Amino acid sequence: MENKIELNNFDIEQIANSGQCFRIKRHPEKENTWKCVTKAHYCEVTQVPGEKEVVFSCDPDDLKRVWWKYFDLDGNYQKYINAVDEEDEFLRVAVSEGSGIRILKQDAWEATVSFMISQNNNIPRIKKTIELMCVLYGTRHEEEDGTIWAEFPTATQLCRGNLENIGLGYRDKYIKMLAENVKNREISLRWMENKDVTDSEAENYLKSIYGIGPKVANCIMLFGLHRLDSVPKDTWMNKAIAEHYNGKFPTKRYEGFSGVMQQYIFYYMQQHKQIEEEKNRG
DNA sequence: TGCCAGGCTTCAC
DNA sequence: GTGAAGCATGGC
Repeated sequence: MENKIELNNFDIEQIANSGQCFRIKRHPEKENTWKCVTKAHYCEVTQVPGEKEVVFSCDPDDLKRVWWKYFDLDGNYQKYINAVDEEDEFLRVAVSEGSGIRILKQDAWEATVSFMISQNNNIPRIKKTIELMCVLYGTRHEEEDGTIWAEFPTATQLCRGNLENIGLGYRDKYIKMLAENVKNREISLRWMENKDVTDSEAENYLKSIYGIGPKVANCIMLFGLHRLDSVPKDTWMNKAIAEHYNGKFPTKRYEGFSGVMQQYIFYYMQQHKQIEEEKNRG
C-alpha cells in the first residue's frame, strides 16, 4: 500500500537534517527514501529533492491518523514564511534555504529523553546513542518486507535496562531518574498537552525536572508538545542572535510561531557550519 | 590532539 | 540573581 501526494513547503531531507528529530534516517538502499518511526508506527518517505511529490509507504489510514499529524501537514507554513520581516535579510535567506522544514509533532516522552541526551552533545553522537537505546530496550517490529525497526523505549523499559556504557555520559543519571519518576507517576508529561496549560506553566514544570534547564524545556515544548512559540536557545541560536539581532530575537513580531522562525535559523546555521568545515578540509 | 557539542547542576558570592 | 567550575565522551 502506498500514498502519493503533492505537498508545498515539505522537504523530507531538510526535516531530517533540521536537528529537531534524531530518528529519521536515510534508507541505505532505496534512493531518496527516509525511514521514519513514531510511537508504534513505521513509514518510509520518498521524495526527489526539490519535487513536491511525496510517497508514504504506510497504508492510507495510517497516513491520515498518524503521519499527517506527525509531519504537521495541516500547518500553513507559507503563512509563516510570508510573515518574515522584509528588512531582515538574514532571516529571509535562512527561510529560503529551509522552506521545506516543518515542526514535527513528536511523542512528548521521546522528545523529553532525546533532548535531555542532546545537552552539551553533538548531533551524530545523539543519534547514535538514541538508536542504541531503541535497539537495546525498545519493542522490536518486523515489516512484511523484512525491515526490522524498534520503538522508542518506554519508561518501564528504560528502568529495566542498563543505561551505563551506552554513550549517555554524565546524563545517564538524569535519564534514570526521569524514567523512574515517570514509571512511578511522580512525573507526568501528558497533562501539558492540554491547551489550557500555558507555555510558562509547562516550561516551569519541565525545568523542575532534574537534568532539564531552559533550553531543553523549550525543545520539549516545541518538538514534543507543538507549542510553536517556544524558542530553544542553544550555542548556535545564541551565536545567530548575537550576530544578527543585537542579542535579542524579535519573538514578539512572530508571536504564536516564533519557534518556527527559530528552526529556520538553526537549520541555516547547521548547513553553513558544514559548508565552512568542508571548505576548511579543502 | 585539543576543542567542541541543540547545557545543566552545583556552589560561591 | 549572576558567574564560573565541573561534567562524560565521541566527532572532527
